[in-house]
Amino acid sequence: MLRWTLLDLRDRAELRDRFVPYAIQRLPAAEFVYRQLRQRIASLELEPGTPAGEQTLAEQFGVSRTPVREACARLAREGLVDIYARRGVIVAPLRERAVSNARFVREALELAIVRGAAERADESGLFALDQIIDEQRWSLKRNDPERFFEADEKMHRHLCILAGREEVWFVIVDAKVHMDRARRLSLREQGIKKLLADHEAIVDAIKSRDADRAVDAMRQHLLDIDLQMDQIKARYPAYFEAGFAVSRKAG
Amino acid sequence: MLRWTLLDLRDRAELRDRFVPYAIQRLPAAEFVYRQLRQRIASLELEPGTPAGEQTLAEQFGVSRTPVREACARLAREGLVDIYARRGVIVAPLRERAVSNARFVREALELAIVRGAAERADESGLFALDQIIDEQRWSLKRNDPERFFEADEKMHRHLCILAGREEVWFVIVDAKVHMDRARRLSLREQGIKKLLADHEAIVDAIKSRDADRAVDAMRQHLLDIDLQMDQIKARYPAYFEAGFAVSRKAG
DNA sequence: CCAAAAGTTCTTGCATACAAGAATGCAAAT
DNA sequence: ATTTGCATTCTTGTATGCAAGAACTTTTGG
Repeated sequence: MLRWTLLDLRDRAELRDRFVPYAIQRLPAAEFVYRQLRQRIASLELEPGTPAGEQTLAEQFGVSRTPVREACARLAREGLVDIYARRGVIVAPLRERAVSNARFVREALELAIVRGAAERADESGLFALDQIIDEQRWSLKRNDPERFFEADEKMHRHLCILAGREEVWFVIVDAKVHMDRARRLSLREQGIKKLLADHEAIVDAIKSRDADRAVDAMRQHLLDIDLQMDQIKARYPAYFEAGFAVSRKAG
Repeated sequence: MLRWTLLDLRDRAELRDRFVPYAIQRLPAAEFVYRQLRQRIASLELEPGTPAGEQTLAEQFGVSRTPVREACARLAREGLVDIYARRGVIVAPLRERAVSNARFVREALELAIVRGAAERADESGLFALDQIIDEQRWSLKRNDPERFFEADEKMHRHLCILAGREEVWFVIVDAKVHMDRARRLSLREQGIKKLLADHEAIVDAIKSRDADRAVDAMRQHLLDIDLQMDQIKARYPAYFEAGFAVSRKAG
């Protein structure tokens, strides 16, 4: 019997923990750099407007420019960084249009997903869903937003699994990033209590096998970010398009 | 006034015609190679199982391995090629699961799009839609499937524009590829007459501002490929997963 | 004759080197 | 003083060279 090793980057990397030096786990350098940058951008650890040339990044990560370049090209295609001639790679500002499009895509996909989940979920899957909600309650109690965000991701991903469409999660993730940054800002204002309540409503509907109610709850949940946008934009104008001054040597 | 040139690969490349030597238009080599390969794979010009190493491709395109590598990495992430150790880049077989997922994603997105189009389209947009349908009728009369496929893309893209969600088209495109190959095979069996009729039904509903009917028509249209899958798979088993023999020197 | 192990080779993954292009700053002219 | 042209320099885009790993082949031992 002949067999070959399939080098599918996504699956391979998906199995590994984050934040582990790639040399140990043999996570390809390009993938590692991509994930690091993406995570830092999504979490606003790297603020919009932050400049970073490929050479600089390569030195920071201790790799050559080749994998860095690959990572930056991906991020540029996703709209997370802008690449300007002679200025290098710059963390993209929040764009209202991109956030809105992301919400549109997520809504279309996740409404279909949540319907599928309500109709098809099995008992063990529902149990796991409860565990995830518990984790979120715990995060709220401990006031640990990062942990909450992780559990949030876990929940939405689990819904895909329940609907029998696990792979669709990757499409949602691609769209999600642009919303995530806005969400971090929103969080600073309204806290996570509302989000947890939304989640509980969704899960409750799914457990009742009430697909229509689950869909409504999900729609409500995703709509929230749109309602908050004006407030966020007014409060953090510097994070938005053209809101930050272009650094220029005084002359 | 300070201005910089934004090197957004997607937008930049989107503006340019295909099949023009990149050296003339300055389309980056990596992007050019990616588009060429993607187009050839989607159209089944490159059949599943076709082997192609990075070095070989580099020589064929007359560029170095670096841009080829970038293109192959993208294609691998999209599931259009598999990369095996010591065997190189191989055009991926059709995977029933991938086709099904693509249909799921497209359905979710395009139902939302077509609803938006029916609700929001302006008169000039509807006129353009009619023109596209005419082009499809013409392609049917001339029995020109390639031209029909182009007009098909144009129509679905135009629906995104009518709905005020042009950028969502790129998400649909990413999902679409996996369906396209199956569709080519389906086309060999049933021709394009049915597809045109579907399109006419969709457009008619939109022009009548009947969102619900437009959604139903679109759902019917996208469902078609799922119904055809069994037939296609039975007729072209060699194109599907594990259906093609792994080439091996006789020994 | 079969099985296992070691050597061979081919392919990808990364590092380094080179080339081209665009914004910047300065200078000069109007 | 403002504008225009040119030289500079910093950045990305591509090419090439090197190393590691896995499948294939051969050899060796039973």
